[in-house]
Amino acid sequence: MYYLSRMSTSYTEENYLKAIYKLQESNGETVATSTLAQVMGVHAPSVTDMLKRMAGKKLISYQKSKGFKLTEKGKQVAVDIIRRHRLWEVFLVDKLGFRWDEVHTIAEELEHIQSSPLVDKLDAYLGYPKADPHGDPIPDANGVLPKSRSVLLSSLKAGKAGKFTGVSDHSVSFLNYLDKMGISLGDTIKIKHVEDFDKTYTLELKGKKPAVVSHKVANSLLVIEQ
Amino acid sequence: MYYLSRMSTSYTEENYLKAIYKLQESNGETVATSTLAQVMGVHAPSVTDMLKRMAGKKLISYQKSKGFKLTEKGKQVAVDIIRRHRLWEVFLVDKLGFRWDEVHTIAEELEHIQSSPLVDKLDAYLGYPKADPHGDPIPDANGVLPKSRSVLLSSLKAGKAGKFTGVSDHSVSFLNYLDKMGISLGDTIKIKHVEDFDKTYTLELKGKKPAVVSHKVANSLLVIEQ
DNA sequence: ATATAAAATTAGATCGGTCTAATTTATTAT
DNA sequence: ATAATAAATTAGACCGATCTAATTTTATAT
Repeated sequence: MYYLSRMSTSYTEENYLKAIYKLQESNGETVATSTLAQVMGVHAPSVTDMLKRMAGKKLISYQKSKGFKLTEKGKQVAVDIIRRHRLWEVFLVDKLGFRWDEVHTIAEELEHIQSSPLVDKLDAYLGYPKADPHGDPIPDANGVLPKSRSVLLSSLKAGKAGKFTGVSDHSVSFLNYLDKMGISLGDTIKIKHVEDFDKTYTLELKGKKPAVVSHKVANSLLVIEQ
Repeated sequence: MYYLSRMSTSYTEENYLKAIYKLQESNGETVATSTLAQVMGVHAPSVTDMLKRMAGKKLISYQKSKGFKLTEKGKQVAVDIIRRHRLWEVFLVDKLGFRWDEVHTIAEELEHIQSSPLVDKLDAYLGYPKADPHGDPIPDANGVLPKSRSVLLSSLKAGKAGKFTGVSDHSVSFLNYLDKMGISLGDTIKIKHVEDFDKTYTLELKGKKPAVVSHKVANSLLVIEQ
């Protein structure tokens, strides 16, 4: 009789896994040491060390000087942490009354609490939410992440409209800007005009007066065309 | 212009502080290295090392080979952690539906989440509870711990009655035993008889049939005489 | 009051996670 | 195709938290 070494992941490993997962999602399959070092806020040799440890735990597959990617096991852990992060964000906003720009750092800590029953009960308590307060989809208990049908507002032609379902820029300053402009998740946004000269967008928001925003903003809003 | 070095406490330090606080509460003012080593589940030299670090941060006052105790600052941190621990326990039981015997280990992790607004909002959300699910009092936001008027059931004479307000034994097995016996927080318990021979207690529980329990049990129940 | 036992501390090592400096490997430009 | 540049790794060190083994300090018993 033997154990299939449980060997649970450390706080730090979990943060690496999450970062690698997000990099793989956006920048293609394999990730570079330097990129990861940058997003983790550490120096390259620290990453190399950590990669070796994680490769030993079969969380990533790693070929010296050739980049690396998550194994299935690593992906599972990463998705689970993302699930917890987003569920806690919902809790902080819906139940405790935090604003959507305040919850990220607190959830960064809460996501590491080790207890499956806790996560499952939290999920149920929140009513099995499909998305976090920024519109990011929440993986289900089996690690299945519903794929989003939303696109960047900037990809829509003038005259088209979409329902605002999420942001691609999660910075506090951008979230505050949206609050100030009165643009909220769920709003229907119609593109009245795109200025050819500087790509400025004039938007129509139902029941609000038209807003003029930069291309950068239109490029940070996720919508479902309607 | 200079900073008053913020130097926040580590996860491990917080656990030491909590343990020292509890030892000081029950075993008088100064604590011994060996005692602390035992409750922390580490060996004595580890404690000595940690004491030096914490003394450097002015969290404890420490005289080599003479025992040690918390400074005011150390006491503040300890009480704050106890506050968080107990608030999270209330959340886990009242909101998520955990049983009172399941919440301790999860709260041991949650108590270290660093965010005062989080704790304050949680407190408000829970309705400013005065006690955790085991009847332990919750310090308020200023670190004031309401002193309890409760006594051990075993200190009451036969014929007297008390309201069951807390336990002095927090073990899962004892909590399960109470569940099995149908003894719950808030119950009024009357001592019908104390057997001289073996100190067995016969208890009357309102609306339930009499229960016979050992002295050990009577010595683990906290009541307010009425 | 001194020997013995118990408690506490020091010395030296390990582990995870990080660093800097030096070196090796891979990529790019001419 | 080779030199120059960029990226990655190795080597060696540090810090916090722990360990074991050895030593010192304090308490206890006769």
